Amino acid sequence: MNAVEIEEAVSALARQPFDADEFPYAFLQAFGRKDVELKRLRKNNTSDVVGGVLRRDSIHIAVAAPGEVGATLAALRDSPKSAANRVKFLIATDGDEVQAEETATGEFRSFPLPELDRHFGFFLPLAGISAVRQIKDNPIDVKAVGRLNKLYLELLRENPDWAKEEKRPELNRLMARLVFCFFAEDTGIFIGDTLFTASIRQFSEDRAGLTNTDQVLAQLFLAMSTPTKENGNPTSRFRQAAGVKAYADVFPYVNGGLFEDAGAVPRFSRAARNYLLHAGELDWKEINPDIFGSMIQAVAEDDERASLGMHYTSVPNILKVLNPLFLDELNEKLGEAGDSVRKLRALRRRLSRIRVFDPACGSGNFLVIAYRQMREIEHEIVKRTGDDPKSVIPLTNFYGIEIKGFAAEIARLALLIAEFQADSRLISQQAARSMVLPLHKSGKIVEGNALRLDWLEVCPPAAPVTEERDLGGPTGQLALEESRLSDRDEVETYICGNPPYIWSNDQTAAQKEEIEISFSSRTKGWKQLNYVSGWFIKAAEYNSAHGAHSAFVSINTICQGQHVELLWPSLLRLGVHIEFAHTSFKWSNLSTNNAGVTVVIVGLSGNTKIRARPVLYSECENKAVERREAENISPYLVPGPDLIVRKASRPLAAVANMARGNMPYDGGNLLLSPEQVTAEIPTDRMSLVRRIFGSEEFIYGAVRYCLWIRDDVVDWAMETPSIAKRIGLTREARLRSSDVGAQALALTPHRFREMNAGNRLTIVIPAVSSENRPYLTAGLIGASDVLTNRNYGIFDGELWNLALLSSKMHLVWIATVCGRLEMRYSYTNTLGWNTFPVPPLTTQDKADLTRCAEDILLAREAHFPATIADLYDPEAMPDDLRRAHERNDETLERIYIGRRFRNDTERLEHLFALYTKMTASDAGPGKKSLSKSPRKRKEKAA
DNA sequence: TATCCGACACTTG
DNA sequence: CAAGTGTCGGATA
Repeated sequence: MNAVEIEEAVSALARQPFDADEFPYAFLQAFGRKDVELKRLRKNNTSDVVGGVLRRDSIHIAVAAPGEVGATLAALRDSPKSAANRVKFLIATDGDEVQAEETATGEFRSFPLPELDRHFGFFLPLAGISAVRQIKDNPIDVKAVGRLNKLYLELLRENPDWAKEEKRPELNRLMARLVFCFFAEDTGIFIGDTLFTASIRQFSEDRAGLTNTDQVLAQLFLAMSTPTKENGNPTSRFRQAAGVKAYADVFPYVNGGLFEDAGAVPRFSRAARNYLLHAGELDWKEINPDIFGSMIQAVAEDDERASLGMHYTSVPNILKVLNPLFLDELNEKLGEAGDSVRKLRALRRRLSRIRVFDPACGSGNFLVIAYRQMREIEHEIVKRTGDDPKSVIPLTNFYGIEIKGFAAEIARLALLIAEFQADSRLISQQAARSMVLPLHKSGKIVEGNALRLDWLEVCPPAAPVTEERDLGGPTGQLALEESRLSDRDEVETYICGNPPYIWSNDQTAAQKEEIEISFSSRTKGWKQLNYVSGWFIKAAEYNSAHGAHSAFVSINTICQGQHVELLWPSLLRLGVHIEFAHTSFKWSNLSTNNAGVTVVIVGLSGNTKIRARPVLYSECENKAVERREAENISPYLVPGPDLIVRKASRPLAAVANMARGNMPYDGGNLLLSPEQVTAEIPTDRMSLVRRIFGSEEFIYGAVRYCLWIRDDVVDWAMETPSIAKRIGLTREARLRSSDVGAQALALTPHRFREMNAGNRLTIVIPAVSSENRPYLTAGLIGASDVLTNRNYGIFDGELWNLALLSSKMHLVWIATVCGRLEMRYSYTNTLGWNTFPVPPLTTQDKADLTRCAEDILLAREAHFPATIADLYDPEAMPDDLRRAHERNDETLERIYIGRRFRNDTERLEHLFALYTKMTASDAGPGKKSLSKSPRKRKEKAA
């Protein structure tokens, strides 16, 4: 269930007559609990409070005797079961009053039961939806979206032709107009606080199958788009000429794009009329343009409607982008200005020349928040100077590109609402009302594809500040200073946003083409770039040519692994550099059970440096944000030079070769469980079966087998029907695949895609493994065991290689240069092992390291049958194993620098320096590309 | 031939 | 049901 559906269910519950026995279950049902679950709960209710119902991890709710609500809540709070079951909410009610408490925060609410719907936001975590403050306090946005959603769907049902592409813009425009009208009547923009809704109620007919609501709306819109006077004509005549009826004539002239032309209105069924009136009954004054906007935009998208606004990005997350990008600096300047009227006015002028441009703006979240924050700063200036409070920050300084028409429409509207709300809060209601009509220009939101549009056309560089408003206002002094300085002042542009992330395999042909246009002349590997890269390169171009600054939220892989090599040289070549960054953190939206995605924030400068020192933000364990200044931030988002580690097909250092395990590509037919082995494989064919290790088998000790059939024994294998059957099924599975490579593999259905295996011993390292373990967990498998593609292997290599893999040095390197799956380490041979800088090792070094590796293995052995996961549990790593690793690190680090490194920063610094040295001696002078240079390995048999 | 990736995708307390 | 942590297949070089 989404928030809108829950709101409806809760509202219905609040209106129902109170049923003491049923209420707890009805309450849970309203928050999306399924019938089966409720049935189970009725049977096994573990509550120890009279009239109580307890659901683990969620709620302890009890119906109280009349007047005993407070006492019952106390009983719930005191119940040991509440804590033991980690309940999130305590609720008590007697049918008249409700008292509720959120256990984590201690937040308490008390209200009459019929008002339950006003507080439903408070309980949203029960449904797995993490509500933001505004929704908790006043769920107006959810209610409004719910009602408009109903209306939208009903209009589409009644007017199927409006669902067509060419009609959608008109429907979108209509919805935006309605929202504005609701807002206008509740904020006094229209005289009379129900003027709009009341007019529709009064002048449209309410008869089944026949309403003239569309005509009435058309009349009202006609009035709003027709001036009340022009060229001195008396009001009534000009509107009369347009055919405005008397009942519509009381509406003011609104226009401003939103009402530019009268526009068509679809037919309203009786239900649609009711939904319209129902929506009008809400108090739209309190609407949050950012929250409302991002929720409402889902109604126009067929595939997103089910989630209705669960993608709302909270203000703190948006500020993680906007604050370091420019707001922090403005606030700093505000502090420095103190009471100096001259400085304050200069800062205010600067505010009027700041442009914010979001080339993936959606419903305008980033723009709305930026606008609001800038108005706050301006307000503070006005308070100190006593100047005209009328804002000099024009909405026309806010630029956006949005591909979805409805969202673009909502973005323009959201900015208008944000402006009105800022005016009424920071100046006065009256001033806000007097300034708002006719609507002036809103943000310049262009509907289109950001990667196809020319950003210079959307947001032209150094555009003269053109305003409908006089910047200085009527107060003379400011206006005077204004004109004196204006031609010297420069326009500042800040590009921001959260563009879409799509990895190369999921891009459409059109999207691929867009990446091609931007990158094919810059990078060979453009086909592998994430779609978000397009925004980075366009921003970098804009920044570099026009001195703008940009900051985007992005999937974190943009700063990891192969992407660094694919993307960053193109960016750095444009002369931009990282001005600030936020290292990986989980991006959260309203739905908590949707794990979301791990992101970074990257702020790029223009080709000139304004910040003395770049700033690196990172989230600590307690969610607090740590701020570090650095000389430079590298594309890996670590302090350090702009060094890029390139894929290498062979090791740079004199270490063993590493290859990937074997991909089954079998539809599950070459793999066998132990039971299948006993059931299907005759004893005389057991030589065809080997134990196979994926990451999970290696880390958790699971047992899996496979058919491992070399070409020379195929015929012998095929003699066994059960084996022949499996090979046949593998062949079919491969033929079914759309992949050409897989089709080719169908010719050798007895084989894995690769057949890499060791003869004596195989050193294993899992491809993906948890970031919580203190070391990478490399190890050994038996001589006849094989690997899946989820492991890398060093086949028949020397044991000291295992010592390298098990070291802190290697972990630090992998953590920095390899890719990640969310936060997991994603190990690869080309990026992690082959590039790992190791100094030349003497025979003695190798002997010492071999000993260290053996000690680690022995320490593990001592805890048999503990799995790798048990042994490397960060909480419970055995001391002897920890000591063996310590000795290994000690030995290796002495080889590097003759002592232990002080910390990981020093380790990384040294590794990067060594990498630079090793690659420099390898490539010829002037040659920068190292990835392909075949490096001769000198395995000295010293 | 050999990958590196996932607005992920599963299992599990 | 959210925390924990690695499957699997393939388009691409």
